[in-house]
Order: sequence, then C-alpha cells, then structure tokens
Amino acid sequence: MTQQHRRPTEAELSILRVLWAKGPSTVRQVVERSEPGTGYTTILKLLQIMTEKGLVTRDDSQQSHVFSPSQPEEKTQRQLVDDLLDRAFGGSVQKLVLQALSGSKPSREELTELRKLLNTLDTRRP
Amino acid sequence: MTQQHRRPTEAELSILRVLWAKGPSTVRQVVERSEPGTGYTTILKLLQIMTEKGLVTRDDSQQSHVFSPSQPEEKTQRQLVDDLLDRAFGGSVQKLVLQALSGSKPSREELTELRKLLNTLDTRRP
DNA sequence: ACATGTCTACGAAGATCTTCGTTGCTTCTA
DNA sequence: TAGAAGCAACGAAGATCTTCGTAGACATGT
Repeated sequence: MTQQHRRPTEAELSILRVLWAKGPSTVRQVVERSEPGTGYTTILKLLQIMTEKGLVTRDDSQQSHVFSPSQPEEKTQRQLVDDLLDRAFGGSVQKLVLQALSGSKPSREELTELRKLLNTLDTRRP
Repeated sequence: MTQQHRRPTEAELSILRVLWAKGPSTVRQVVERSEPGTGYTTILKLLQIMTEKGLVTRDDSQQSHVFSPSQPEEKTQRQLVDDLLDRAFGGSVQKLVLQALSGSKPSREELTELRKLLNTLDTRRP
C-alpha cells in the first residue's frame, strides 16, 4: 500500500521548509533554524506526527534522531500547486499563472526566464 | 478598521467557488449548486461565519438572504497564490510557475496564451 | 386559527491541529 | 558514581474547523 500523502498542514509545511533549505536535521537543529517562538517539544511532536504520516523519514541510528523530507521539495510543491489549482482556479493554469505574476511584478530577467521555460515545455512536447 | 481577511478554510473555499461560478445565491441555492453530501444547516452556518469574517456579504432584505462574495474572485485567488508562494516556494514565482506547468502538461495553445501574457506584463512595465 | 413548509439562529459535538508539561531514558561531567 | 543536561515519548489542553440537531420566526394554504 502506497502511503497516500495528505496535504501538509501549516506547521508541518514550515518544518518542511527548514528541511528543504537546511537539509536533514535533528529536532534541535530544526528549532534553531526555524522562526523563534515555537518550543522544542512542539517541534518534536510535529516531527513524530509527520513521521507517522510519511512526510519525513527518521534516522534513529544515532542518539539524536535525524529527520529528512521523504519526498523531494519539487514533488511536494507540485502537489500543493495542483491542489490549489483544483480548489481555487477550476484547474486553469493560465489563471493561476496570471495571478502569480500580477502579484509579484516580476523583473524583466524573470520574464525572460519564464519564456525559456515555456520554450522548453513546448519543444519537449510528445 | 479594515477587516483583514484570513485565508478561507477548505469548506469556505468550496462555497466561494459556488458563489463565483453561479453568482449571488441563497443558502438553498448554494446547497443545490454544491457537491452533494453537505447538509443545509452546515452550509447555512458556514455562510453565517463567513459573513462575520467578511468573506461574503448578506442581503437580508428578502425572506431568504442572498449571499455574495465580498471580494472579486481574482483578488481572493491572488491572495491564495501569494500565500502559497510564501509558504512553499520561498517567494519564487518562477518555481511556482514551473511546477504548475509541469503538472498540467499544457497544450500548445495554452503555451501561446502564456507567452502573450508575458509580453503584456513586459510592455506594461513601469 | 391551525397545520405545514421554509427560513435563520444557536449551541454543541466531533474532528483535526497546535502547543507544551511531564516522565523516564541516556550521556556527559565534576 | 552522583548529579546535570539532553533526548524521545506520551498525554492532554486549547484552538480552530466542520457538522448537524433543535428551536423559534414567518409565510402559505385549508
């Protein structure tokens, strides 16, 4: 049975952000690398729950367990985008991209990059 | 004081989807226009809460109140995208667009549309 | 007037999420 | 070796979200 992944909650996502940015980490490291204000046991508990859910994997060969994301950053991000696409945009990628871009006022460089991206997707087409 | 909008919850968003698609609606109409399985009073309660939060406005001049989104669809969508951008993509529009597109395998027509969109944003540049 | 149907309001239960205190185990150190 | 420090496990409280039963207001038709 493939463990189906529920969308990470708010607090879970903030932990995943740390693991993505800083790599595999102990509880203490996650605490230090997070925005201050959240207690040690809170983060420990969250990591335990995330382990149960399959969001992270735990290496307990050492005294202090080390946690890693169980999926690559990109895969989780894609799930989140697909989810938002369904829930708020009726599946229209175009609308989503439009809102993303209109909010951020992208630089000319970013626009150029995005054009390249479109070209890549186009030529890669089956 | 401007009522600051918290991100709509799951159930709230599914009601907003109906109001966006079908226009101002009574409770009964929202029920009929939603996926079946949710009771009348549940949706009534949600609309009451959404009214308190300022997510919808209520016209109670008639016997059956009529609810409308208090913000245009696009504004709420942009808030949701900006939010996801912050929470999951470190603010990188590019990454978000990449994931959105790689998930959906857009048609050539869609890609053309997106190019037009990029051009528009480019020439509109300050 | 009364019964029936429709409506809003309200409260509370159940589910999920977040937070942290406490406990007991292990490791370090004086 | 005794005490202190660091660690995971657990349980439970509090917050938020979702669901619905019940009650009361209002209209309609007989």
